[in-house]
Amino acid sequence: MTRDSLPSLANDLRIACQRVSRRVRFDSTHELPPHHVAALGWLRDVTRSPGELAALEQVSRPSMTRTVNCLVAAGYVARADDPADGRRQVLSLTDAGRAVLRRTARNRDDWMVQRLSGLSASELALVRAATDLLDRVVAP
Amino acid sequence: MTRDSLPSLANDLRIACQRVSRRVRFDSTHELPPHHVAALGWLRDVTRSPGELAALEQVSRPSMTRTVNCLVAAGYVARADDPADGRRQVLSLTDAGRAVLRRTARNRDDWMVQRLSGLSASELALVRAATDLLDRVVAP
DNA sequence: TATTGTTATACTCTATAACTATA
DNA sequence: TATAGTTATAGAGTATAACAATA
Repeated sequence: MTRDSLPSLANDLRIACQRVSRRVRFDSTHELPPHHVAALGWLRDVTRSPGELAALEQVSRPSMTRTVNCLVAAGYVARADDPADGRRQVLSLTDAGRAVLRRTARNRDDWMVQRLSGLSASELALVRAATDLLDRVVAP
Repeated sequence: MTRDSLPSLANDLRIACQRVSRRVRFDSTHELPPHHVAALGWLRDVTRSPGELAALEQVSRPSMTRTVNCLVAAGYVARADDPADGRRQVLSLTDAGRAVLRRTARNRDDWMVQRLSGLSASELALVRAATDLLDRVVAP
């Protein structure tokens, strides 16, 4: 592994990761469209405003308004006025939202578990180490 | 690494891969929309019909017709009748298509190269091995 | 005057159904 | 009759511009 092969490694790694993402997306449930899942994910641990979600997902505020409307209508997200700032809204996950998020994650992982189950113990250890490393490398 | 931790590994690996995909998508150029790049990618080494591309990308044939029309109009893809089957078309990359694909890949990988450059030689070797393994695991 | 969120409007990508040409 | 590709049409997601309410 030399410095020179960095671009090649970067390319291969990107393709492998995109392939995983793609397959996971295709094979998981169609209960919710991907961008709805993404928006819900940002609300897993904290409350956020629609504007914050738009920034995090890098979409326009009108687009996020539409997405949030769907999620509120579906009962996955609760919307409240911010007592500290009359312009702002505070979005939070409902129990139903938490449940659908859990369901989606589980279905997504089923496919991956199936794929990984064919590996040997040493291969699994390798993937484990690489995953941790990758996590550190791409951390924001 | 025990069997029991497989679901946890699957989850972590999925998240890491999705994070990479996400960052790459945001940071890459907007010269071509993602699904155009994807379609071009399937033509990198072989010729294929529109129907094959639709199946590979898991979109409807009419959608792929539209995409192919754009790529042909842009000069990235050449379209010819299949001499062996009058219903079929044969699509292939043009030089311009190959160039735009190369350009896109380079821009996408810049970010990744930068991130990976902070790793040690042994860490890079680990990522290399895991990438190859992942490729095999997720292969269609 | 700046910011948060919404409404109005248009464009792109997608799908299903119906059509044409070929096998 | 079945298949490859197109056309017609509609639905969903996105963006920009203009607006309302609040800071």
